[in-house]
Amino acid sequence: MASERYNPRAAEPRWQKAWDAAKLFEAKNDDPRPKYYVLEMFPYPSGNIHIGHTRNYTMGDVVARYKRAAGYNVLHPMGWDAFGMPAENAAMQNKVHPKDWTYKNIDNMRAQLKTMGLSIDWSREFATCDVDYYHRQQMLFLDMLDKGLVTRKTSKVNWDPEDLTVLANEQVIDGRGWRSGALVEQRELTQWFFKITDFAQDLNDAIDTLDQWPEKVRTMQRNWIGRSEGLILRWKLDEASAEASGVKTIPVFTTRPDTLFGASFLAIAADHPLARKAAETDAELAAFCDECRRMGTSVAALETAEKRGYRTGLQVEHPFDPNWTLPVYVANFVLMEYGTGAVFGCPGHDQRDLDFARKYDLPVTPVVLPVGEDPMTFTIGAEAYVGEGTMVNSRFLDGMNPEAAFQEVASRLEKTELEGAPQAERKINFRLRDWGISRQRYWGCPIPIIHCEACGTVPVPKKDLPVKLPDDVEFDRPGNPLDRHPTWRHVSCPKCGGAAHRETDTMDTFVDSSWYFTRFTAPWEKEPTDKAAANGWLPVDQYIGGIEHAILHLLYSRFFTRAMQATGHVDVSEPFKGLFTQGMVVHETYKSADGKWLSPSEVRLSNDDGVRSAVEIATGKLATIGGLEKMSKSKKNVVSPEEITESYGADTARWFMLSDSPPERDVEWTEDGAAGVHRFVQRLWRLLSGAGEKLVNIAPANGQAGDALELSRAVHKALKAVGDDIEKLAFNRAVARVHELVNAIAAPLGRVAEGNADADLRASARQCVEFVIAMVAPFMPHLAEEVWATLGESDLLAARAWPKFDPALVIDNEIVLPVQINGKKRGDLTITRDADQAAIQSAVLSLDFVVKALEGKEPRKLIIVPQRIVNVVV
RNA sequence: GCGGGCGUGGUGAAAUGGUAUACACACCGGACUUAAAAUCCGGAGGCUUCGGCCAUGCGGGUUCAAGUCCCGCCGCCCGCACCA
Repeated sequence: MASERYNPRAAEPRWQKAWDAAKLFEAKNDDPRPKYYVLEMFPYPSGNIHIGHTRNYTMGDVVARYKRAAGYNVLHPMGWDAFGMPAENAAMQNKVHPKDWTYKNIDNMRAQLKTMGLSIDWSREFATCDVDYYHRQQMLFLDMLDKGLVTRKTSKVNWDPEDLTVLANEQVIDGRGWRSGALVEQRELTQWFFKITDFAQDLNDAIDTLDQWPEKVRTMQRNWIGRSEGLILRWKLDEASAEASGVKTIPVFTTRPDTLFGASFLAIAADHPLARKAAETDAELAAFCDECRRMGTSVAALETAEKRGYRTGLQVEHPFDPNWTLPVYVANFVLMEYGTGAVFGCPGHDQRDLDFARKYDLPVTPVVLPVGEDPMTFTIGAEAYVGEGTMVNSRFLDGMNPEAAFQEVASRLEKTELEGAPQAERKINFRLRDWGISRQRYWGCPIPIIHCEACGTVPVPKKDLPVKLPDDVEFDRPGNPLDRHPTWRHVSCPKCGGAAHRETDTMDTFVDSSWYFTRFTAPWEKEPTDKAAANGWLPVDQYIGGIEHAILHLLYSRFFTRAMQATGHVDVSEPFKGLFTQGMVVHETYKSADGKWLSPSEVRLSNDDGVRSAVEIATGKLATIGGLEKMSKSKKNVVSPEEITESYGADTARWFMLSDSPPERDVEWTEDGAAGVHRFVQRLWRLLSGAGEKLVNIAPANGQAGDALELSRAVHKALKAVGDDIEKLAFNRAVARVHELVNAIAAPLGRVAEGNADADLRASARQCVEFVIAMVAPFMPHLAEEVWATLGESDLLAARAWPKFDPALVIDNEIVLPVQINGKKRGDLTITRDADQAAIQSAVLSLDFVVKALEGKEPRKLIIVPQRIVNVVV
């Protein structure tokens, strides 16, 4: 009897098994149908799938199932971003080997994912910590080294002087090491880099071609690459300064040479060679520079710090006036990594320079006059003027616009000689820096290099790959266990055979995630790629992941694909054709009385007259309720989707994740919705299976008249709308459409279930049930299969094609036009779809409320927007 | 600090510049029941002198028409190169 409740616990594993047995989701590289590659950002195996994963993978799965039904050869793989710090932290805390911890987590999470009924090709699964994978990554590294895309240079790291180890930015809290509490210092280390800047121009230009990416991500990438056109301008030190410092000029990069006459100081980075030199003889300056270095390496920390400077005593001459000298400061907001590590300050037209000038009482001269201001009275107050205008106080530039002034300054100084070189040259500068990939950690891909005293850095020959991580390591102390391993690092030089040692740095985990999507196209291949397979599948047609990856992961992947192209591993340069950035799943955070993060399962919430409070269950002490934040392991505000799946089943969890909130927006996970969604699942089951039982062996057909016709109209319209919504990834709207449809078909399907339906209605009902399960199948694949079986069918719905709607049934002959008077809706006009302007006009003007509003006068204006709206202006 | 985004009922939200609040959650009422659950049906932005008026974070502007476009604020969130 159809009124039985649907039992997902029994049905879901049954269908999952049936799909597996039919190998429905295993993609064949030689399938002749058009390809569609849908991919969700692979997870870090933290231990449990959380609700954010559920949402991400369900979105991808809806697309995968829909595209499969639409006739594509779909690749929808899954893997594990398995290297990284948490495994080492776990090793230190729980005395468990990173490898064991990671693979155990993977097993757990794979099992959790499988209960969700995702249409994933599990035959291609791998983890980035699999030797097979990082072996090929080492091959790629060597090829890129060969191509000149890898370099070695120094860069700064956060150094914990107590634990004697390098810290990640996240391990630096308020300038102190998270374990030791010691003040963090900057240290220079020689590290390996990928030369992403070689591709800066192309990475920037090609953003224009990514028309299926969100505009905001494209903007963020452009800003990150930060292409700017400016001048390298060399400032002459005055004689005393030149003698003191041993150099004659300071090169400065500027994008605003037009404001040169508003300059009032030069500022250099604490790590600028000149600052270092000056600090040798100036203890106070040395102390200031040290202090700057103690801010760690994070740009955010640097820039939020109060702007401070130290006057060096050095002076430079203005390029256009040898008698005009400007002081040179060392300033904490100037970065050695950007431009030349030195800037000239123009306080009138740059807010940071203005703050600095006010603090150190430096002159503020406006040189760009806003339109409508009087040059005699215009002054700069608390805010710098950064807009357009006319040059003033600028001698030969006066009266020009800033652009012309830029060109004038550039062309004059290009021709001026200073110390045997042009005083200025035009330069295109990028904010983008080379990608430092060295990590002083164990749990990462070893960099396949050997250091030999005689031969220098020697690549490990490919035949000797993989350089495997040793398993016998200790985590009883901070620092890199590879460094102190008794034997692993000692090898003989591949070139001269002499004693040498391995590189003990491992690669940034962003390297692992920069080509996994390419590896999925042929994960069994001995070479990094099967070029034909990679070319066939790439680019990924739809990539789905968190907005938090908008810049780094996506930019590194774009670079890496180019680098793989340059080394002959693939022929595409852009890895992701379509990108969708889902919102994050947020949840309240909780902290115990002694300030530790607590997970939702560790607290008991109560609500007294609207005042919410939380109690830590273990201690009975009051806990603090914090804001909604991105679910993260470190804040422990992570909710397991298992509880939904266990009690309600995967279909409920899947439907819940995609209903209500638009996919690109953050969603707060609440218990409330799950029960409601489950009721809907049961309702749908009752409705469809109840009618379905009576529809076995009925041939589906469009309804011809009356209720049957109305039913077909509703269903065909919904089918079209749901298909369109899925194409646009507007899952929440698709869900709302299905709700609407179910409300509309409940009555007629009820009559079918009761046996009170004529042949016309039965045929249209059969079609209706088939369409509805096709529509919901991408979201609730198990329930859809169950209903399909109820219809007496024995094949798998997941292998069937998306139905076709009948265009004649989705167009109405009569339309309802809203009628506004002065922009406010006052009524409707029902009229035939093809009515012309004149017919609409006369119909509108004879409407009661229009006649009343006009009071016998002519309308001032009548606006008719075809198929949309009518506005009568009185 | 810099870059990017978001803000609509009690809640999640819908709306190619064109009917603001679809759809759902929670809530309230009714039916069924000895009762409850489940189910089914119905109600609902606020104010109102019942004519209407006011509402999309706040303040201006463009337009016949603004949640949507422009300008200026406020609040929250994301990223900032060693978290992944």
